[in-house]
Amino acid sequence: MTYPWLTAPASEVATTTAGLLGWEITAGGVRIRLTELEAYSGLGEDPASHAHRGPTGRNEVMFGPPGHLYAYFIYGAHWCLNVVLGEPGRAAAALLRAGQVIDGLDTARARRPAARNDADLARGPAKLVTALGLSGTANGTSAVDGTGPALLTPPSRPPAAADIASGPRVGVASAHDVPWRFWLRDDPTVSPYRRHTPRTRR
DNA sequence: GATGCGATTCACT
DNA sequence: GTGAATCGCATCG
Repeated sequence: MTYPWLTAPASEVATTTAGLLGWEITAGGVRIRLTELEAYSGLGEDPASHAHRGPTGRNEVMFGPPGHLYAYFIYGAHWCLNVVLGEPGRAAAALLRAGQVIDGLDTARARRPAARNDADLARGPAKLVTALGLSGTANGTSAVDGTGPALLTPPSRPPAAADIASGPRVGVASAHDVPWRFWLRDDPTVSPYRRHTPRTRR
């Protein structure tokens, strides 16, 4: 299976990321339509990216072939998922921030007992991963050839250009001026914007 | 080898 | 609105 965005260069990660809005990801019996994504680059280009300082054991997948999944563990409690973009050797990825559950609703509800309503099932990066039943075992697997636990598929109806909004990324400690967050305007499953909040105490 | 904090979420006030 | 939970990695010694 091949898609145009698989061959897009890493330098166009923002455009490529926006183009993934409305795509659907299926895993663990749940299908989710992506409504919110963020672009991340690497190697001196993007201080907010895990790949900014070069390859490490954790982020090496970002430097690998596009279409694979980069899963990382954050705050000692949550998994977040990226789709790797751009040519191998360059770090680029799209963070899956939120989506709308369109299939396997009962399964998703069972995995997300804290969700108050269906719009909250995947409204946030770690929530989305939980709803799909994924975790770190998905790291490094392909999301486009069916060999991994998750599969990305094209939108049944691509979103209109006028419905795509962009702005600063959520929760990042730097690069507040880079509008690399993309979401579908007025969609209830898009997570609320939050500035990075420095931790107090300990 | 030790320390500090992060691309977050949830429970509680 | 605020604070806790909790693991791995980057950084420093």
